[in-house]
Amino acid sequence: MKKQTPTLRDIARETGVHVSTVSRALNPVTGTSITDDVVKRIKEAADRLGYRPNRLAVGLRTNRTMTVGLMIPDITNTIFPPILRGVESVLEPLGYAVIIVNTDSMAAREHQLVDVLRERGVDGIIHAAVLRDDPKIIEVVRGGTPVVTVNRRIEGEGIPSVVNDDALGVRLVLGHLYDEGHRRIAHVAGPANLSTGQFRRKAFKSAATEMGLKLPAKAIQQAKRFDEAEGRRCTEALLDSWNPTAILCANDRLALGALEVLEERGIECPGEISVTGFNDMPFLDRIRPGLTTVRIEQFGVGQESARLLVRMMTEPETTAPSETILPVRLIKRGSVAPPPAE
Amino acid sequence: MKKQTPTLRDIARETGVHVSTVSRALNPVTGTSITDDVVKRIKEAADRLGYRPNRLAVGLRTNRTMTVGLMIPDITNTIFPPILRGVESVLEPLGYAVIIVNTDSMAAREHQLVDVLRERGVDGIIHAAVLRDDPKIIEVVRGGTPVVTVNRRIEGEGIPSVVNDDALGVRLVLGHLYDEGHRRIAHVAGPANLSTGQFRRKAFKSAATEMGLKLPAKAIQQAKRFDEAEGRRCTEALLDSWNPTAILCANDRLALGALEVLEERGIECPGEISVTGFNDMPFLDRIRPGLTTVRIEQFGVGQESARLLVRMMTEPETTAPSETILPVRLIKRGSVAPPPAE
DNA sequence: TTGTATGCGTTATCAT
DNA sequence: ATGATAACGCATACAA
Repeated sequence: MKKQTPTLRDIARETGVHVSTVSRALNPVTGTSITDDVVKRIKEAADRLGYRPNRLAVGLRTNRTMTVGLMIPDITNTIFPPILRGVESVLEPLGYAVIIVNTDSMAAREHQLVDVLRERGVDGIIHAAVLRDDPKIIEVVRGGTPVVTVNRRIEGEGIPSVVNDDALGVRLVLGHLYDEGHRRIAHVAGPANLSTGQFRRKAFKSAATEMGLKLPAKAIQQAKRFDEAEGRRCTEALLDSWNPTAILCANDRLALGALEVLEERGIECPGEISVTGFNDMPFLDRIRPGLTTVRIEQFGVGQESARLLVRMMTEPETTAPSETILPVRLIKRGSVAPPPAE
Repeated sequence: MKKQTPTLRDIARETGVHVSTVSRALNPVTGTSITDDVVKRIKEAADRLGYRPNRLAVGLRTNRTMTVGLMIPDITNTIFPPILRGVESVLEPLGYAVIIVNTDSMAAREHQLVDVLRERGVDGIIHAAVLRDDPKIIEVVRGGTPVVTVNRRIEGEGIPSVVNDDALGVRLVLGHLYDEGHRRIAHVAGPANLSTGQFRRKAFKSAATEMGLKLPAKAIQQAKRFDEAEGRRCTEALLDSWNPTAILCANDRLALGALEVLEERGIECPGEISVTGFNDMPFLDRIRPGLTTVRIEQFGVGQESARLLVRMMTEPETTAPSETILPVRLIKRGSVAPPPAE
């Protein structure tokens, strides 16, 4: 009942040649040195039997598994599925399979999952959940495994990264708010242990300073996580200690939390306070008010990181670009309007 | 620079015993027949060297890869990420890795991806993208690979499935609409080639008939895909040929398409026409009007299917329940109200 | 309790 | 151009 999957041996028996001949015939590179007729017979037998190479055996022998690991914080966060599709779109046609792991942004889990990937001999890792201080992944890199970080980066280790143009994005929203007349602009910053959080905060400070905005310490509230609850907490702290006319949030989820607080307190958005996000998650156009935000190329980021990794895996001698920056766009929706007259 | 990952041989050399002894010592089952002291020395050496078993080698030898395939239509569809997390939550602690593939609901792609999974020797497959007629997967099952289908099912093949209580869900919304006073209730049905589409349509018809509702042929419009565009198309067809006071959609995305059409045509929802969905995707509570829908246990479905698959993989002799039905709940939001007085 | 030998399916190195 | 053989890392039947 349970039919065994055919192996090279089965084809060899069928065609009356040796296993190694079959192996060569089926490999496009070595197949050239085999008589055309024999190759034809072998290939014919191969698909008659429905032969599929056993990747485990290949991997064990060649030390290449054609598998890559994708580490993300949490696939239920809507910005990651498109990244995965982008990654797959380049990897799958090349014959790579992807093993996905969710770290939940916890260092301990991440370390454990790195080992899971290593046990499986992944040829490379796309890391979209890297922490700013991440000794484990540095160890992996030093061990010779190609790694590229996505969205975030580790400084000073020369690990290639594919990121969005955070600085530009912050400037775009900030400029937009300024143009609308805002002068007291607050920032709900992302977590300090993530490079995106830190980068956007820095970009905010320098751009705001350039524009000549006043920036009291209270103008920047630091979230501990990129989620709605922290967005709420920071917004409440903000409203209780300052009187901004606009809140620039480090990502959309923080902004959603901000909107909730404003609504609860009966503060009109955008009438009294404008709010902006970052990432352009799905559905932001359907909520009310639509959230003005920065669109990042999620699918593109996935593609780029995969292309980069493939290059690192297949041409280890060439040096990969240490930083690939993808463009971003400002998406204007309903959550920004001129500040109320004072 | 590139340090080799340690193998059993390295540990054997370190401890002065034979490889097979190391193998046994590290295996909890066979480890009992090894002197405690030796076991201790071996384990100590193992983690001093940072030993991790090579899963490829293990898999090749034991014919168990501790890998399962998860086939879904598209991870960017928001109902699937929670399912994945549910699956992982049971599989990962047991040492399984998950390979995810997106079929985009295309038969050709699905067939190809099934082969990808087979090449990798997955121990089982969780199939959330199965088509009603799916010879390829039936072949896999006959070949002896454990498969469970999720959300959908194949009839008559005895492939265990984990599904939501579609019939109950339809009854709940339909009953709710009825109670609110609706009598001309239309249905935007899902694709005929998916079991969920067919099931919900059947449930709609029988429940509507029981309630004594009139059901002209035009009351049911059949979508070709579960997406917003098809929701729009069907809703337009509906409005052009009938005058329903409520539209019960086979899933949320169809309902979102319906809402768009109503808004474009200046028809009030829920004032003039009520709309309902199915699945309870994220964000439905933030749009306007909030969509009344049926909540399915996405995470739970993932968990159950994984548990079921584990059982099939590890206890092939026991017969698995052919159908596991998970409960659903009606979620009332703003998109349903009594019909306008006539 | 431990060592020896073999094989999982494949590729690569030697022969022929 | 093809065959024979070893080896990848591990588990296991068999010996001792």
